Amino acid sequence: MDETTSGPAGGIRGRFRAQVRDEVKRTALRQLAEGGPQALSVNAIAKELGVSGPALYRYFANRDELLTELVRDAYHDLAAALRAAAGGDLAPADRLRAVGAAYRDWALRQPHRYRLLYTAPLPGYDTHAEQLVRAAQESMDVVRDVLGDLVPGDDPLPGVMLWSRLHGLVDLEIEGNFASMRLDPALLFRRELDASLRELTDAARPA
Amino acid sequence: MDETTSGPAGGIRGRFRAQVRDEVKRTALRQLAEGGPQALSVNAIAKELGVSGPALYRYFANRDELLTELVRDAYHDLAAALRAAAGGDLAPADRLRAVGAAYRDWALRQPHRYRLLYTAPLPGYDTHAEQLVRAAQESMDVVRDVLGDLVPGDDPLPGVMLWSRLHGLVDLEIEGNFASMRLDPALLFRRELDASLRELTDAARPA
DNA sequence: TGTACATCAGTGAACGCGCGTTCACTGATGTAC
DNA sequence: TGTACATCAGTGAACGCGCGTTCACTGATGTAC
Repeated sequence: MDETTSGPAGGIRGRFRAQVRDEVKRTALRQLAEGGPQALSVNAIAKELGVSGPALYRYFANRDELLTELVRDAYHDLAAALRAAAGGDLAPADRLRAVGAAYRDWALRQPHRYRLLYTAPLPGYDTHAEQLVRAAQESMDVVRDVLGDLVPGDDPLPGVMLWSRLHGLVDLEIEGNFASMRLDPALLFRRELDASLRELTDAARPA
Repeated sequence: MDETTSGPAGGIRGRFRAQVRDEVKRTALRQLAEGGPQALSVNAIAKELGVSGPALYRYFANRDELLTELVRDAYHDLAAALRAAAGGDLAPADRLRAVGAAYRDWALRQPHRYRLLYTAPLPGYDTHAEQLVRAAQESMDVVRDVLGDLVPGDDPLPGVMLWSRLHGLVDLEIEGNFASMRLDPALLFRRELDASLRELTDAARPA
């Protein structure tokens, strides 16, 4: 059907295709990391790969398809990081702390990817296509699961509110707002996690 | 000294200059509102004003200066909105609620300006120049003052954490993340304000 | 094992567009005598 | 009140750049007989 995206899946050529696609994505990410949010340029990527611009159209239908893949990959990667952090043999509260820390670490290590998830990268690009919303849900599910051990019932709101708090802190930290105010982001993050945990456990057993 | 920015302050020509500068800024904001974050284009603004591109260089030294003015204006405008909300004759808790609501309202009414404040608008543009940090502090001061009536001491952290929580919610709402998850942003915001208030007053008088 | 063929990666030229910014210049307009 | 002059708004051409994308084409490479 779609010759640019599928092509021969197996075989020598198929493996080659997959390899090049990967290389393109890695280069794109590096350029995003260095050049800011709107540094995603087909031609610039091709240049760095030592190849003419149009060559990349063998591997991606257009720029938006490449961007969508980057976003989807980032969502999956974040979810995997959170799952890994939640996987240890920990008490529920500590597990939540671990997930929170993993969330922040992931974002700090690659702010350009975090921005890819939560900030509209290009004019006219739809960050909320179904497949992306589904990918985003993955991370929320991890948070929901961990919270399930702390709070009875299945109210989705505590999970969303915790997520929103983490996002607020991480976003402000990434954009340098705490630095310009001479505040310690790590301290803020720790305090916020403590406060949220206290709030959740207090609500769980109303004295 | 700087001919493009100052020029004759008073007199007929001075007034004319100020008027045009204002018109340019209004047009820039409208285009930002319609065209997304990176729709700030000197040429596009000139076109809409029925004037050639270079004409605008009589009024702004370059694009970055225009952008800086927009950011500074936005900071001041937000701070004014918060001050207005805090000005009424209210109990401290209600005053904080009013300020929180004003913060959200301001952002929802003009998301493009909110993004101007908290999201790097252009590659290479420094959002944390001294004058902008100072302008940003204005809003923080309002929050700090209102919190001063609720919490004893002058720990800056409660203010920052509250701000971060509001920002998290507002940012996610603006970018459409709650909509795509079918969540009610207003409800989330109310709950978060309530939770924060409870936390603050509990900390104030430790049982 | 060798040959013919279909497939596919990559090229270079081109299109049309928009960008920020400079420059030399024209014409109007406020101002000083 | 009238005239000369300095000031300044705005123009159009130009520079150099980068962008996404198309198109016709070349050459290599895997594959089928």
